[in-house]
Amino acid sequence: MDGQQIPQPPAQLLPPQPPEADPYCLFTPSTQFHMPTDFPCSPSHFPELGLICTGSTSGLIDESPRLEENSYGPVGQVNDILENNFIKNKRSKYDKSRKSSVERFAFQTRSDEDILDDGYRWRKYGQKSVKNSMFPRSYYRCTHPTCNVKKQVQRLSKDTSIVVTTYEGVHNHPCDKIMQTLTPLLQQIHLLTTNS
DNA sequence: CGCGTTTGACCGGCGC
DNA sequence: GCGCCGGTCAAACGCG
Repeated sequence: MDGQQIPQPPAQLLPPQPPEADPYCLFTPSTQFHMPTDFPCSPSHFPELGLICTGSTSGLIDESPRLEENSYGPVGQVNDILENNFIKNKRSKYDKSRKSSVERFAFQTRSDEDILDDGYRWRKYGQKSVKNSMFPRSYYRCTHPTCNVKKQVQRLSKDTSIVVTTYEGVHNHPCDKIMQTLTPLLQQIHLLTTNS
């Protein structure tokens, strides 16, 4: 690995710390780190980012058995928290989104930065102020030509230090940042193998 | 000039 | 049917 640097965390991100107990917060210590480790844009691929509170419910928003245990879909739960529907104890209006076959999951991070570097390149295509939220919701699309993964980013009103990121879809290409690191290495390997 | 952001307009779904 | 709301579009703009 001479001369090759693994991506380092942005200096402004806070060091890991335990999530606060919150009856309306999805991300209790017991649910931490339940996100799918194979999810291509999961922050578990970037532990060096120093994300905290990265625990998340996760999975397909369709009829997966795990979600049947809960009448609220994971992304719906996050949206309900964002819109205070959870506190009103009413059935989530996002339940119907479970019909969608698009894989989605959400997680929250404690950070001063709204945009966390997850290794992929994103283009912002919209920003909306949303009901019951002090902060606007931003909409991003992956810039890769054949990839239509989207993400939404919104800061929590009830804890302004927390940013909620919702991913929709699965990347069909390698992570840009990883490829930046790997490509020179692969070229070196190619040279070595062709010269020997 | 290419790429990304901003922002108002537009559209569709949903509740009343 | 109407209004509200979230999501997307696209033109204008900024920046390197």
